[in-house]
Amino acid sequence: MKSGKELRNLFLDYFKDKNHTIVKSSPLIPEDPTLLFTVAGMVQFKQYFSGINEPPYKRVTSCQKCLRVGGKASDLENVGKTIRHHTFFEMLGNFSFKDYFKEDAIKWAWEFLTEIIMIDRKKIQVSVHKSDVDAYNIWKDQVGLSADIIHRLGDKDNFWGPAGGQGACGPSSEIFYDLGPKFDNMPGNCSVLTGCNRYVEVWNLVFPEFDQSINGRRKPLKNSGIDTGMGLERLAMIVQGKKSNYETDLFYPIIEEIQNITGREYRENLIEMRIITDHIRALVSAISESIYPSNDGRGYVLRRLLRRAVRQLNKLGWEEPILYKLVSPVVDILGDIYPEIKERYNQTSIVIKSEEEKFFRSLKRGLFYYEDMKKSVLDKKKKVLDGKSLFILYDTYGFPMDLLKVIVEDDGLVLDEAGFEKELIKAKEKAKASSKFKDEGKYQWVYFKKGKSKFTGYGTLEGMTKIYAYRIRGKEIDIVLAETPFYAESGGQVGDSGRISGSDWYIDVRDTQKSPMGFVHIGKLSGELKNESVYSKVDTKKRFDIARNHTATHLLHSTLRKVLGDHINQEGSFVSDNKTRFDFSHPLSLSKQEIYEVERMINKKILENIPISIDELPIDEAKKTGAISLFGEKYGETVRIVSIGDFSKEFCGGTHLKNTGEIGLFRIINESAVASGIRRVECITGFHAYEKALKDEETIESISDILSSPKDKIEDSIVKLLNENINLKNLSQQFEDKILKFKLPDVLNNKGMYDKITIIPYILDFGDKETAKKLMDILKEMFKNRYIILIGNVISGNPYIVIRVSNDVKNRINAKKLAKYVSGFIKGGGGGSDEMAECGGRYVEGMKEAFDNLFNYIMTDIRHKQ
RNA sequence: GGGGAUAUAGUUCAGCUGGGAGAACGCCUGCUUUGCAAGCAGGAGGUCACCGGUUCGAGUCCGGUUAUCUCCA
Repeated sequence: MKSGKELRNLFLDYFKDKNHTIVKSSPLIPEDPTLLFTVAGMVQFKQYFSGINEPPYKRVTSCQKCLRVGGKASDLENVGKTIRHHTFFEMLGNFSFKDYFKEDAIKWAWEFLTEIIMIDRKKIQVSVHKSDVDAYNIWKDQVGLSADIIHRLGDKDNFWGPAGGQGACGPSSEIFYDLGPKFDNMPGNCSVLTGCNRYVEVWNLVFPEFDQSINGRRKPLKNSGIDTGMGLERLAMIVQGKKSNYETDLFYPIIEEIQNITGREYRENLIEMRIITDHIRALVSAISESIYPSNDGRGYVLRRLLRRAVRQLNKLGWEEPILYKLVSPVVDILGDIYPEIKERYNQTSIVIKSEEEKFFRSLKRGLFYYEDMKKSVLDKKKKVLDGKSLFILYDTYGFPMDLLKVIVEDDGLVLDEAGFEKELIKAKEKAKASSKFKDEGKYQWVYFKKGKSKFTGYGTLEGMTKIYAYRIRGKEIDIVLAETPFYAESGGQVGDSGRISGSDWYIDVRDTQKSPMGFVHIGKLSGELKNESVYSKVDTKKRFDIARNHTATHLLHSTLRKVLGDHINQEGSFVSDNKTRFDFSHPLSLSKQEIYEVERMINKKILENIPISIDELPIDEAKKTGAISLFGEKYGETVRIVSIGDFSKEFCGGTHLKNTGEIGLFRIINESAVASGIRRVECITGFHAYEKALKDEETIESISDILSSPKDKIEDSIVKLLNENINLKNLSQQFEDKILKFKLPDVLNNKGMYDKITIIPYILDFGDKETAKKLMDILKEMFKNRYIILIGNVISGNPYIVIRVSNDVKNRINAKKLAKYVSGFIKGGGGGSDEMAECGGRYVEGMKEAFDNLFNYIMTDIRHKQ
């Protein structure tokens, strides 16, 4: 029986024999901005079909990692329910650019299936597009299939693409395999035409002929050719004679591990285990490419996958992180062909485990809020948890509805599911209404000449050239030149700025980005653009600041490896003119000592003024030098190796200095965590580092001035000052207490009585609000009940009065009411509770006036006992 | 890209319609007991994320910024 691994190799070798070049799988994140993930083998070749770039080969074959989740091409909802849908799968394909066409594609597909892997030809049926006479005839006349198994279908079934809504598309021909009657899930109506389970679509041969623009219009494709895709998992199911993809050797080891860990049986928990198995493959593949779970974009898709998987484990009785234990079998299955999966094994496990922990935390929090809701429902003697509350739990706290349902029903309550749905739909519509996905494609390019621009900026920073194309995008302009010294953002290095000038117009370029057409300069146009020779010049100060940071980043990478160990892997970097950010895998935060050590070593290398050499080598040779390369970066046939003496050697397309001495000074300004197991350091160099040192110096200078203490003594001075401050505070408290005690007779002298209620108005002449409150507390303790106390004070020039009425008086006249009354005199406002109130205003003299009138007011306004 | 939520002591969180910044755990000191997550007493610890506004007065209300959580594209 052929293993998945063997099938991959047989396929690639077969097409290699047919003069195809084997191309490595491209990363799951495509260069194409219209796609969330790589969803098919042809994604990395799209540019060759549309003719934006010349294909380096006429025919290629690949085994491509694909992820179909989130976005338009999502199979997520089907996973687990069917025997053959996955979020992550591998697609085998052969491709032709302006080379062979339908005839060879069909004949080879047939030959591969029936003669190489020996599938029973009687079980094969095919479909073609109803307009595609050529394909029909090839199947019928050249392959020799009988007409009743060549189905002619419409656009829905046999027209493919374009991936991402624009680009190459065309009619297709699909090859189906008959699994036999026991897979029949549509008795009496089972055929290829009805989409019956029994006939599994194995291989789709696409004949790209059209180029579709974003508005749906189709032009003939510049480079028509062949684009085929066959799911490796489905092929394995057929060849290995299994009942589902999940029972092939591409999945089953994972299921076995789930059985081991959970002690549950696969056959009793089919759906749950299938979902877990599918999702863990997707998670491991994506995380190995440094796509981490997060709360938006691609990361969010991963988070959702992980949570779904954990939910299934939950159903199997697990309430602690165990998903990460399934990384190991995935590595066994996929690690050989995708080496990054093997290399990142540990890191992937750490990421999954910590993400699982996060989810459990989130669940706990959700439960906490649910308990509140439950209580309020029960308090009202009701049984229904309303839709709005449910939606809050789901939308705001991320609590999974299916789980909530179980819990709620256990508590004997009922869920208002219809209400929940209503809220959900409302929210979706709201999101859709304000989504602005339509902008792309709105602005049309104007072409002067077609072609891909050439980068000249390693050696030169200015030059004369021609314009290829431009487009006006609102207030900004995008422009592509024949040659450009501007570096476009890539490898973490930001794009160059500068100016492109014509005879009587110019563009201030603020950024440069890569695109399939070449480097796009983004900026503001002054004057009117003409089709003429232009002079382009890079902002050299910015360029050199960037180079300082980029070269420093390479020093940093090597130094981290030397100081912390070889496990350091670059997880991402950002190099701009004013700082550089470097993310790397490391389990712990860096200690102060480690940071100093790194900083010192780098500055030492700067002072050694090491020359930087750059070599261009063919990729195979470059690999032998042992230089560090990054996964996910696409390296061409030749690569640049940037070496700093023998201290650092990296694949890098960025711009660098000539000698390390030009960095000047290197400082680490921040160290933090990005995700668990991943640290980030931020650094500055050159003048930025100098200016920071200067600023720090000025701060210290100024502190030293303020303290009138020499710089080397300021710590002592501050500690002394703080201690003194504490002592003074205590002392002042003591004095306050003493003075208040001393004043007490005077205060009591002011008191009056009405209906056996002691009324004490008093205006303090020192202290603050707290002092007034303190005096009030003393009096309160003294009288216990039957009192009305008003203490006034002047707080930074404004009157303030605190009022307290004893519990047994507050029903007759309350503090709030008194506050309202006195605040009228002081031109302010006031309020509080019945027992205690405060007020403030702007007219200090008003306090005395208020207190003078107080007795009369109380006598008339107090409610008398009946 | 849009919606919702959160930000208060070392940690987890209270703080109602604006009016004295709190609890639990942890930490420190002392005592008691030497019994496994011990008891008692006392204490330290806060720029209530940041900026602005309303107000006599803002942790609380309004606007903005940042960070985190979450749902949807």
